[in-house]
Parts: sequence; C-alpha cells; structure tokens
Amino acid sequence: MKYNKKKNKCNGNRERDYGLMNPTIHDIAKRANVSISTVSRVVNNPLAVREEKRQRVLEAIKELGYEPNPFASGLRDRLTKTIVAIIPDIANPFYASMFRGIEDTAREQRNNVMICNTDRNEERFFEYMRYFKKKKVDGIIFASDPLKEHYYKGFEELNIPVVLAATKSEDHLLPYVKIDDYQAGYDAGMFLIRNGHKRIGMISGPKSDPIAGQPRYEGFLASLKKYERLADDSVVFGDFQYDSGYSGMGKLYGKHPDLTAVFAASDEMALGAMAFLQRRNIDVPRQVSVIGFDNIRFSRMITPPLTTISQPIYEIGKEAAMLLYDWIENRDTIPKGKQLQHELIVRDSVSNRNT
Amino acid sequence: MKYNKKKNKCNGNRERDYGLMNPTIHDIAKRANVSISTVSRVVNNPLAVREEKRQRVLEAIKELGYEPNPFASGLRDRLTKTIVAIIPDIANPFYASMFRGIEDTAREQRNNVMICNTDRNEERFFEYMRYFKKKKVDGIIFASDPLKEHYYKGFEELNIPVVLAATKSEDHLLPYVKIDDYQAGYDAGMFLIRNGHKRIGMISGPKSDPIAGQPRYEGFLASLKKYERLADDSVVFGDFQYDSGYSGMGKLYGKHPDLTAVFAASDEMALGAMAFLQRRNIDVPRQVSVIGFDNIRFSRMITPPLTTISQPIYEIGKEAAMLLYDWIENRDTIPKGKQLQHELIVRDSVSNRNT
DNA sequence: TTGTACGCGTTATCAT
DNA sequence: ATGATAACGCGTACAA
Repeated sequence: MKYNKKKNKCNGNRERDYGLMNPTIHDIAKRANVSISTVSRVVNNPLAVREEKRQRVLEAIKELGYEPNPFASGLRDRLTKTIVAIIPDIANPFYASMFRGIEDTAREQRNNVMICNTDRNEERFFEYMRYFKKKKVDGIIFASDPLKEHYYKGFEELNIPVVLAATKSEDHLLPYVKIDDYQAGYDAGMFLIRNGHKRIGMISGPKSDPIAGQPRYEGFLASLKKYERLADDSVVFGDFQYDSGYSGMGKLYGKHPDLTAVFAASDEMALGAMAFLQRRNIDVPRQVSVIGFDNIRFSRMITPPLTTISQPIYEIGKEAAMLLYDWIENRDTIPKGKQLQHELIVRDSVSNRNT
Repeated sequence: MKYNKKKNKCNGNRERDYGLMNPTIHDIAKRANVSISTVSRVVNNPLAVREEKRQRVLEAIKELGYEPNPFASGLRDRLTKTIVAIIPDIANPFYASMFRGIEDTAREQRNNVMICNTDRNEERFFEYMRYFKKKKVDGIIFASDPLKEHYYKGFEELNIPVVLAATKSEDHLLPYVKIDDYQAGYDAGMFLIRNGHKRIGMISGPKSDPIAGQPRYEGFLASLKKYERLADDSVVFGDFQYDSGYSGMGKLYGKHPDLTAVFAASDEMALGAMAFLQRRNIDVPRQVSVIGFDNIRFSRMITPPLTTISQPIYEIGKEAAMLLYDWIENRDTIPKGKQLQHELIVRDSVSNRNT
C-alpha cells in the first residue's frame, strides 16, 4: 500500500526530466503496457514471453534506449559485464599489445576490462583475488608468469572462467592461447645455423619457467645438437629483462669469446646483449650476430634493427578474450585452447657466414 | 513487522556459513551493537560518531573483514565507480606509464578505469562518446592530442568532470596536469650550450601542437637566441614518431652538416635521429650529440644511453586522477590544475665540447 | 503466460 | 549523536 504509492510518485517524478534520466525497467514496462517482470524476461529469457508482447517490449527498449543497470543486477548477483586481465605490467609493451587485443574484443561485447598489474608480486595477486571475491567479475585472462599451484587455488575459489594467454598450466586444463615456444626456439637456432654460424650461444629465460624459459631453451638445444653445434655450456640464464641480457652476454663472452651468434629469449635481453657488445666495440652483426624474441615495438628502432621471432601478441590477446567469452556464455563446456603461429622477422642483426 | 521477521531470518541464515559469506553492514552493526546507520557513518564520515562507538565498529570491521559492497553503493548514488582514460595508444610506453599512475589511484578509490585507445582517430573518439552517453562513467581523463574544439563539445554533452593530463586547453578552463614545456625546451637548449655546442639543431613536434610542439620549440629557440647560437632554419618538424625523427635528421644533416648537437622533442624521434647518424657512421656523441624528451623505458637501453628530459609521467597520471576524484566528489568546484617538475637525465648521448 | 512484491547492501533523510 | 526506514534497479519465487 504505502509501497505502491511511493512507486507511483517515483515514476511520476521521473517522467519530467526524461531524456536526462536513464530509463529503467519500469519505464519500459509502462511504455509497453506490461509488467516489469515481463520486461526482465524479454531481456534475460526471451523465449519465455509471448511473441506479441516481446515485440512491444523490444520496441520500447529501442525507443527509450534502455540498458540494464549493471549495479542493480550486480547486487542481485549476476554478471557484471567486466572481465579482468591479470598481467605483470601494462607499461611493458609486450603486455600492452596483448591487452589491446583483449580490450578490442571486450568492447565488441560491450564489456569492460579491468587491468591488474601484478608486478610479478604474489602479494598483489592475492590482493586482487580478495577484491574479486567482493566485486565479482565474469572471467579472468591470466598472462602473468607461469601459473603457480596456489594461483590456481585462488582461481578455483572464485569459481569463474579463466583463460591463459601466452602461458599455460601443466597440471590443470585451463584453456590457453600461445605459440609453440619449443618450435620457435628451434627455428631461431636453425636460422643461425642456416646462416653458417658454428659457435652459437643463448641467453635463455629461467629454466624454471615452463613456458618462455624451458621450451625455448630446449627447442634451441635440439636444433644445435642436430647439427652438432656448440651447446649446453654456451647457454646462460636471465630473467627476460634488459640488465640480465647485458650481464648474460658478459658471462657468455667470458667463457666463449669465439661465439659468432647469440639467441636471446626476449628482445629486451637482446638489447642488453647488443649494448654489451657495442660497448666493447664488437660489431653487431659483423663479429657477433644477435637474434631476439618478441618483436617489441622498439626492436626495429635500434641499430642494427633486430632480427627476432615475432609472437602474434595482439591476436593472442584477442583470441584469449574470445575463448573467455565463449566460456562465460556457456558455463558448462570448457573451450579448447589454441596454438597460434610465430614468425621470423629478418632484419639486420644476423650476418650470413656462408659466403 | 513482517519486515523485521524477514530480516532476522536472513541474518539467522547467514550466521551459519560465516567465513564464506561476505559480511555486510548489518553484521557489523550487530556485532558492535549499533545501528547500520552508525556503521555507515563510521565508514563514510568517521568524525560524526562518538569515539567509543567508533572504536567498537572499527574493531568489528577488522574482525569480520568487512568491505562495502560497491554494487550497493553504486546503485544508491548513481556513480558507476568507473572513470575513463582517453589516450592515443596503451601500447605506447609513455601513455602506459601515465595509465599506471591513473590506475593506481583509481584502485585506491576502489574504482575501475576503462581504457580508450583513440589511435589519434576522431571517429573512434566520438564512438566512445556515444558509448559513454549510454553507459555512464563518473569522469574522464583526457590525454590524447591537444584538446580540439569539437572534442570539448563532446565532453560538454556528457556533463561530467574532465581533466587533462600532459596536455591543456587554450580556450576552456579544464584542469590540467603537465610540465612546463617551454621551460623544458629552454633547459634542453641550455644544456647543449653549456656543454660548448655552437651549432645546434632541433627536431620539433608539429608547430600546430600547442602543448608538446610549439612550447618546446619556442623554449628551445629562446635559449639559443640568448647565446646567439644557430637557430630558426636549423629546426625541422616531425610527428613525435620514430620515422619522422629519422627523416628529420636526414633533412637537418643535408642543410647543416656542421651541426654538433640536436634536440629531439621526443625520445622516439631521438632514436630515429640516432639511427640515421649511426647508419651514416657518424658517431654519437663524439661527432653529433643528441638529447631527447620523455625518458621512455628504452632510452637507457640503447647505445649510447640517451640523455633526455624526463616527464614525471606516472605522477602526471596519478595527479590527474586525484584531481578528477576531487571534482567528482565535489561537483560544483572545479579543481585547479598543477604543473609538475621535469628533470634532465644525463646519460651518454651528449658530449662536452668545452675541454 | 503474466504480474506482484520482496530482497540484494548501501546511503540519505528524517525523527528522536 | 543515533536509529529507523525509504529508495536505488533488478531478478525471481510465488501467486494468479
């Protein structure tokens, strides 16, 4: 009774400043001469309402430009229309490009995507997890580090779809989108071999990294062993960052001053290696060739322009987001992951020793 | 009556699966033996409640791990708890760093920030504007290009707070956060002069750019004129990107092969200039010195490491976001903008000619 | 099939 | 200073 009066008064008020106000489910109901539940049904379960009314409602929705209020439905505990991208650092161009892929498909779905920069810090990761328990999100794209066991546990608690981008899980079957890192490492080695290099070194990522570390390392080794090139002790391990590339090249050069080519598992490490060489007045590529990995924006801007393995990083993000939405829409079938193709970008940092 | 019964039943239910459940304001209230209004006050306006009770409430909040439900408050106050960052491209490290500043303060406010990459494309900008008219946002940080007149018109329609980051508006008084670009250009010129350079060139941004273009150009000119160094026709104009730096250096070198130093209005253009020189076997910095602008992540990773003017870009983002939140909270007083300090980062790309 | 009314958690208003 | 309660917009159990 009292309730009803209030409601009417409320609607009455709203009519006045129309156009400014966002139409609600009530406005649509009135316009279409149905009840709010009918409107709600049309939106959420269209088949449950008679054709004729459905049309009326649909029309009213169009005319008034109705969009459900995400806070109201969020409060009621449904989808929040936002997904999360967990990445190490958006200021890293590699992840930034991936993010653009994610973002573009999210926009197509009229969805929001929230960035979480972990800075590779576990504490921050779990902080986010706690936050998500409150403020629900529909799904997660995880692109930070290899997926550790307790990270997985965190996801499990949330009980929402998670897909992996440029990484994968050994023990759990979460869908992932990535390239074939083993093959890519193999290809890098082969490229050097085909260019006549005999003594080849590598600056690898950490062996403990089951994605960008070990596979690239092993693919590379395989190519070398096949042609009986130098191997094993001509490999040094870094953390993908510039400084470890610089110092890694230093170690390598100390042990094997006769190296003619080096494969770095990231472009940043390749930059570091080149910096070391150039500061020692060792010419790249004439004396030592360098091949990188990632094809970041700046790899073409340095001197000499860097030959590198390109990951289709934008597409990885895009594909991962699409998989995620598939899963969100159809909660009970886990989508299958995908392998995307890498590509060798030939620029000027590798010399041909065959001639 | 009926109401009360329901409430009790509900709370009764909740007690059981505690630990799993997120505590609400009601749970805190009960625990602290106060009303929910008091709890709400403690959270939003602590000074309005007596010390003793406040402590009790605070303690209960700690113990139960209460966090306000953003959906509920969003529903109440019509704020969407999301702001928008309009930038050219998140894959550009300059904007990525700014974004991190924005994001970090947004997170403090338990807010979401949505990225809009315009790619410097007007069409995309207005697409976003249309989107915002539907799905409201609380405020905007604009960091894309100079603010054109019809962009401003777009904002006006939305009728929400907008603050400018690393840019400003000539005609409208939107708050902005930026450095003093004129002074920065002046400082760059002075640094070259103090290092004994006599014939100095510049690769500027477009003169039509009233922020990163003209002021840096004029500040630079002012320093040169003061000491009667070469000026005017030793300036060439680019678009801040790598390629224009490369070709710009080409033009400059064609006209003035005797130049000993060049100031580039962006690090990317500086990279381009260095690439041109190095490919001509002109040594940097021995034969030609280069100073850049921005201090992007990679400026220290090239050979030689780039001397440059550093914008506190993270802080610019952070400060802009804080201004925006001030404005959102207090809709009727436009906050005043801020000028932040730039800094000269001396590395190895400028030689000293005095000795 | 359709409509009514309650509850989600919070804040603001109004009494006290 | 504190407490009761309406209202925000939506979804859904239940009634019709």
